[in-house]
Amino acid sequence: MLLDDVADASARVAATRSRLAKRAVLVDVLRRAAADGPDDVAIVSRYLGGELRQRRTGLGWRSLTGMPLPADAPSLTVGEVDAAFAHMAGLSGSGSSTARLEAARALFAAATEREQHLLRGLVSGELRQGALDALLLDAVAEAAGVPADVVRRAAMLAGETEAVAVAALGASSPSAARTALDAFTLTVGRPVRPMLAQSAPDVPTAVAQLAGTGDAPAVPVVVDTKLDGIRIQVHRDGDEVRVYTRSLDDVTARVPEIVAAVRALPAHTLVLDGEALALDAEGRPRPFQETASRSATRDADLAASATLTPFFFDVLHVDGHDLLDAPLRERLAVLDRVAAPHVVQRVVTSDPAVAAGHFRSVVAAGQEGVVVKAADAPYEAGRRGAAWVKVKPRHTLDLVVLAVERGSGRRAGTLSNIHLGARDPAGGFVMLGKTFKGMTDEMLAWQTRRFRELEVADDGWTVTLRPEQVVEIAFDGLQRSTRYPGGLALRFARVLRYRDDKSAAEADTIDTVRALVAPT
DNA sequence: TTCCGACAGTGGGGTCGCAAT
DNA sequence: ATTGCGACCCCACTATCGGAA
Repeated sequence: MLLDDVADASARVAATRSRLAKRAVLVDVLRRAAADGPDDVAIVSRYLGGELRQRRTGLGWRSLTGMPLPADAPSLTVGEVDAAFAHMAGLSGSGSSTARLEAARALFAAATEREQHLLRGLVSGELRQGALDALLLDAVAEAAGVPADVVRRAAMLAGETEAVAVAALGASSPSAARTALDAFTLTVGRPVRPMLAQSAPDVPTAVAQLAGTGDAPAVPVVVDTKLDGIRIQVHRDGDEVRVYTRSLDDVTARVPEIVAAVRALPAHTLVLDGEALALDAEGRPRPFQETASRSATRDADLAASATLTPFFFDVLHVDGHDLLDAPLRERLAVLDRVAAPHVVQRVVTSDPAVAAGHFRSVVAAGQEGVVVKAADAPYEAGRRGAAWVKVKPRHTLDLVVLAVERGSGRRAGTLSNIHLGARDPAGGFVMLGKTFKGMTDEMLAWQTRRFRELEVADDGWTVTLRPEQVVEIAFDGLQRSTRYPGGLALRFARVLRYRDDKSAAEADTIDTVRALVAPT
């Protein structure tokens, strides 16, 4: 199949907002790829889902500036394109950047304008066609003539879409496709997509939001402690242990202490879901930045400077028994039996006051919050279902908008991303970060007008403002920063509302912000 | 007919490793 | 030694479509 066929399909997908129409386009091109064989299905399904097959190519958005002019006529096959990226991904060592850029230039020179557009989207990870993995799975289902939930479940258990698309579209009939898809089962050593949580502002709301608890009053819910670390999925088969991140990256080699901890558990085969984080001598959590540093490094000396401790909150398999479809309360009974020293603290209660009390006590202990879970829910791999709802404390500040950046994509033409400053009692403002979150379209339109009134300079990307507009900001906490002059940055800042009832002179001060930093 | 679940998009700060400067 | 880039940890929130109710 030609890359041009994929580029054409992507453009047509982007051109409509109807998901059904997008799906129809995807179905058509998937069927044509299937006629060209499984290799083309593998590549085309990846590209339609917005990804390259190579996880890391060494190319990014920046590298793609200054590519050659497009070719007049299409000639590239998807197989040639995949081979070109595989070559680039394999380059390493001195001179590799130059060689990689050369290879990219050769590829782009052979690509037409719409093919170049597709390639840029794939390399940058921003295809912006309004369809990614989920819609692609629907299209695979329709193209293969099987129910969408069968394809979805296969993809969740496979931890990826490509192999599922190849299996479904390589089958000679819908019933053969179904058989091929049913062969994707939980396999020890192959990661599944992790179950995700919705969020709620407080514990009572979270309980009310919970699905699967029925409408009877006083149904017990599970209230798990939410730890501020990195998500881990650990597979054990005898002495063989593998550790995967939330995006299913294999990080086994970086976390020997987790491997050792799981090897010591009383089970032969295991699949566990949990969180790993750095603790201090008293067992209190260290700041997330330390956990991130420890888990990202491959340097042995750096790794020795801190230890990650695993805590598990779910078990998907133990000694030949799959537990995905078992209710949470049964999975937890098994978890407590096989992972006792490394289980997340929880309470199970039907009393909202007890649930709220647990939230307060874990936050006081320095933890991130809680996850409220329906006790009868299965493990829904890959879903952000209403069976798990997280609750974290929220802080707010009244800050001043110092500048604003132009938006892109659907925010093109608006002033979007605002720079946030706290008042300095000595004069001026101290920038603490930026945010684009929490804005409605109406707010975007309003602020685009408002900030033009306050404009003092415009470099074509960032508009500098007179510091007059006050905005109420919610955030999760403060972190150390080398980027900002106050040495502090807001974590997960989002706009709650603009405050026209306050002047900049009444905004919160940097001293107030510093007082929020927990003593270490 | 209205409601709501799921999805895609729009970016945020920080960390590391690596190659180029 | 420093800098810039790419990759990947953590992530909140809104708009939209289309099936469910």
